[in-house]
Amino acid sequence: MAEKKATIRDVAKKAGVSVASVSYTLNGIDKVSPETKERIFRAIEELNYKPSLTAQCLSKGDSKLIGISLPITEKGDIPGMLLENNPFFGEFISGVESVTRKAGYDILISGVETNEHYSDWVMRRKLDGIIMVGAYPKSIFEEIKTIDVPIVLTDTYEDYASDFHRVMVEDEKGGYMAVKHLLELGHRRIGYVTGSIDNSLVNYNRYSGYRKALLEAGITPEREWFFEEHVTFDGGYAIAKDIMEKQNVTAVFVAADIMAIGIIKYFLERGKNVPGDISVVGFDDIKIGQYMMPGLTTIRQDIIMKGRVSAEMIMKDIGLGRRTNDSFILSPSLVIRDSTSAL
Amino acid sequence: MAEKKATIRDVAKKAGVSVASVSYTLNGIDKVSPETKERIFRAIEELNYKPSLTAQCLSKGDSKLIGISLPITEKGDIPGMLLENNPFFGEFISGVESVTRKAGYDILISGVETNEHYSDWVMRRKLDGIIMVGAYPKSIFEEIKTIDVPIVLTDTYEDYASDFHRVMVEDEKGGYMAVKHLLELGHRRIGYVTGSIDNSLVNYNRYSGYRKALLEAGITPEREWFFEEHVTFDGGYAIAKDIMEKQNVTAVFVAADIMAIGIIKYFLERGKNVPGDISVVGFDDIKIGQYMMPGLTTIRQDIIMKGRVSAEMIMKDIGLGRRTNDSFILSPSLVIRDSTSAL
DNA sequence: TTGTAAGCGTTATCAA
DNA sequence: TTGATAACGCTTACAA
Repeated sequence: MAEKKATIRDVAKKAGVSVASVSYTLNGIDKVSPETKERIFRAIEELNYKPSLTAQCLSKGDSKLIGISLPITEKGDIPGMLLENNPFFGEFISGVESVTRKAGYDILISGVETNEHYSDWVMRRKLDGIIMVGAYPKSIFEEIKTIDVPIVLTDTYEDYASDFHRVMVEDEKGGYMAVKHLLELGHRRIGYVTGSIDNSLVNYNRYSGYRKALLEAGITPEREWFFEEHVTFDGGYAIAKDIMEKQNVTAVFVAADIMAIGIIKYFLERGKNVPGDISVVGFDDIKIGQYMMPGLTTIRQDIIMKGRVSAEMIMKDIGLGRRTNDSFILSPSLVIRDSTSAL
Repeated sequence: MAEKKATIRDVAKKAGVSVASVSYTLNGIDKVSPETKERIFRAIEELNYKPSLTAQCLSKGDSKLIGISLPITEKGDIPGMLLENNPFFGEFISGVESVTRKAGYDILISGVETNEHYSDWVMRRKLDGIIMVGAYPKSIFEEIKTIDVPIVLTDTYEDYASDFHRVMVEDEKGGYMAVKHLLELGHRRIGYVTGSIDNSLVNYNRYSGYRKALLEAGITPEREWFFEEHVTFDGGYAIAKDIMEKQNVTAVFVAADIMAIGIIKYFLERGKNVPGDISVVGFDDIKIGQYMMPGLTTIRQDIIMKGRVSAEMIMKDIGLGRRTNDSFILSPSLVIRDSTSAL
């Protein structure tokens, strides 16, 4: 059935005009007379002609493709697994997509395995823009910087990030708000649960906010109040055992909702009560935080917005034809649901 | 900084050979002498040359791109929203990705807005394969069939689907197992909660299983036991009001986990107990079913596997250079957690 | 207003 | 074993 796909030349021939005229009409370049246009449109119709994006891209030197790269933290992680393990990424992508699709761009998702591999991918696909979520080794940016393509970094505090667009949330403030809330409820021994704090300034800044709030209240955070694990449900679930056994905190601020949910599950499963036995504040406000019982009290960042803004920055650069570097800082907000209560 | 990207011609010149030789060596076509190869590799290294995928695709007539299309059920839905609203899709994509990436393919996600728009997209991007999730209007397949590209349909019972690869789960059996479980727990008035049953044979088949189990137990399903709503958390949450008010079922089988979670939330929020006041069985076994309390009893389908198999079918056809049509039917299994109990 | 033809960066055919 | 060169399907000077 597969009748050979019609090309621009077929259209030109059928309409009895040159390929240039066809190209012009298709691209809205006003050089073609109405009658010719008419004929061309008819030919296009009859042949069911669709311009080849591949050819257009080769000719124009772009790709109509935006890459989103997710941080591959563990050896052996694949981007799909992140998508699977933390709803944060799906929501972010959703935000990006809502603006790129309108502009006629498709989205490609990738992890960063090795620097080599990544910049290869970007160059070979001739991506029109890339959005990087999370932190990466510095060397990757050296590599990337040499490629002439718009770049947005989200949640990247490292100083070299100032060469690129950045979108982030006030993490320190978020941490501060979370702990302030707990403090107001009368908690004093408050834990901090996080992913690696060494590799992530995001986690570190949330920690700073935590620490600041505590110090302001005249409390010195103790070493045993600090818990570090993978940023997954399972990570939270695992560390909850420690928390429960040590029994030295009455509340925890958790750097990611998905971990917070793991912690709550562990406590609930063992007959404990949340917030009765422990108050939990998360960070992110991923959707499922509202799905569960108790509803998760959390520091909300507008994830969808983060995606949208990132995409818009890329679109702006594409329009301009050069890289710029704006910053967009979102404000976090405290969403009080049911996982926290007075001591 | 952006030094002009090196092309195959630059490499050829630098190595003092023809472009053909470069292409041959790169593609492992054994026509080139070791010494020439040596020189070519050195030149590639020095110029940091990366072949352009766009050019390769134009020349070879493919794209190294696999499209995944999600069902746009509501007017105004965008694929991103689906990703956001039902984790099922994210998990499925994760499965697909794990096999395609190894084969050097990237994934493009799309919705199907209009038939026109969709086939345009497929043709213009020259996708090497497409995986369609869920049900679509018949006309789309007429359209798609004329494009010469491998296609996998997941969860499509419609008879025209037999022209394509299919992967599905035994939905009727799943429904049967769910209700059987409830019956064994002593429930008799058992509801069925579902998305549209008219547009989805999946939902219909799950209903058949429901009905069959009931009839076998000598029970005739009543009209008021049937609840239809959007397949989202909010849909479940909304319909739960009806269920609670009517009070004529002691248990429900819900055609999708995400809805089941909405129902449970509604009950719990109003001081009811699950499974005490109502037993709930879902379908899918999305991850978050285990995150919540009570853990969701559900009919498990291996979503990741579904994605993997779909991808493998596409890869097979690509290898063969033609469309074939296999079927892969997964078996569902009952996962008993804590949302069901004896009456 | 229309047409010709030279790219864009590969692959692959055909000679040499 | 190598090298020209014509595709692939489009855009866009440049000419007419």
